[in-house]
Amino acid sequence: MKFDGASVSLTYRDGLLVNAATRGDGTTGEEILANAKTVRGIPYKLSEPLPGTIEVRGEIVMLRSTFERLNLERAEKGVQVFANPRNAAAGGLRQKDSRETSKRRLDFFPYGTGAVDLRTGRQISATHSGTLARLHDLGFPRRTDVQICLNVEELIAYIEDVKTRRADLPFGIDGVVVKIDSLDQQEDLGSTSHGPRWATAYKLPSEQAFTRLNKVFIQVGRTGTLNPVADLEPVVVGGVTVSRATLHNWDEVVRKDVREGDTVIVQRAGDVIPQVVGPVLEKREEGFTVPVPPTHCPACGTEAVRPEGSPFVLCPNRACPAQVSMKIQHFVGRKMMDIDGLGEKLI
DNA sequence: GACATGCTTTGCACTCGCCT
DNA sequence: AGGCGAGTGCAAAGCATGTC
Repeated sequence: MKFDGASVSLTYRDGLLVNAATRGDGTTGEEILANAKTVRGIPYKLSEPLPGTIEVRGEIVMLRSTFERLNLERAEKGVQVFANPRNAAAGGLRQKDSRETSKRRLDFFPYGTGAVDLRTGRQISATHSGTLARLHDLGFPRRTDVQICLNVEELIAYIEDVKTRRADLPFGIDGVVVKIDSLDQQEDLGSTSHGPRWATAYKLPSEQAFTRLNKVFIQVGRTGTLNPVADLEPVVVGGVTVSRATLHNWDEVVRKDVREGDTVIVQRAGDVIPQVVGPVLEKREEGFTVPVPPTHCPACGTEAVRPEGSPFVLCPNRACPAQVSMKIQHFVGRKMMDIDGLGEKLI
């Protein structure tokens, strides 16, 4: 099962926990060692002093029962309640004071190993299922939700079973991860830039809600694209309030056939990104406005252009204040602090 | 000191155009 | 056809800063 929580990476050296980090984009993340030590299921010391280093990856989650109990306590204290367990867990990990993290009563479930440099061998097991079993021996929680499927039929049956049990599980999940069990075969298959070829996620259907599309407004991207964004009547979907969703480009607007005033179906793709699925045509009334691509940039007033065959409408003004602002936000926000290059990129 | 506001960090989806 | 990388975007929580 694919837990709905925060991914973390734990590094053990000679059996002792020496580093813990959020996963970030895969290469960077926040260092959270002190907080990780307060999480149930993360042993400070492995049951065997494995020589060398081993990276254990897993998910930190807040159980539904914990989430409900904490929110009751917070409501009684008059403190703002958490929106959902996932964000409560992620926020808990970023606490400056690890005593606050410990109060969140978070749980850790391992899903595999990363970099392994054991002087005794290359990996702790030749299979994924063996790795999880070995991690349990070393002091991590047992993954009782994992199942080995010998063929596609068994896999489909397992997914159907998970679907029926989803609401009764003690933790939130957003799908099922299907992995090749043999680590040798995993290595043979390798990875693409988007992820490994030996694993894929089967996403369970996202929770959907109905709301009104008030307006389609234009947002100026950092490259000058004038993007349509849906301004929605705020609606709670999957524990968060959604009020905006990108419509990507003007071909998408046409494809989805949405109009200002429509009642639309909204979901959170991957339980994260707000997405307009489409309009409820039965509720459409005459006079609802069809969004049209902008003729001028809403930020600087320059005449907009649409390259032949492109779904994007562009503001050609490189000095457009909205573009400059977005560029600065992007480069600073993503920590691309190459100041020399920044000037060039901004021109 | 309390509260409001805005920024930062995080995780992830999706589309498009180019490349192999 | 599928891989790849760039570009774009959203919400929540934490935290820093400003205001009263």
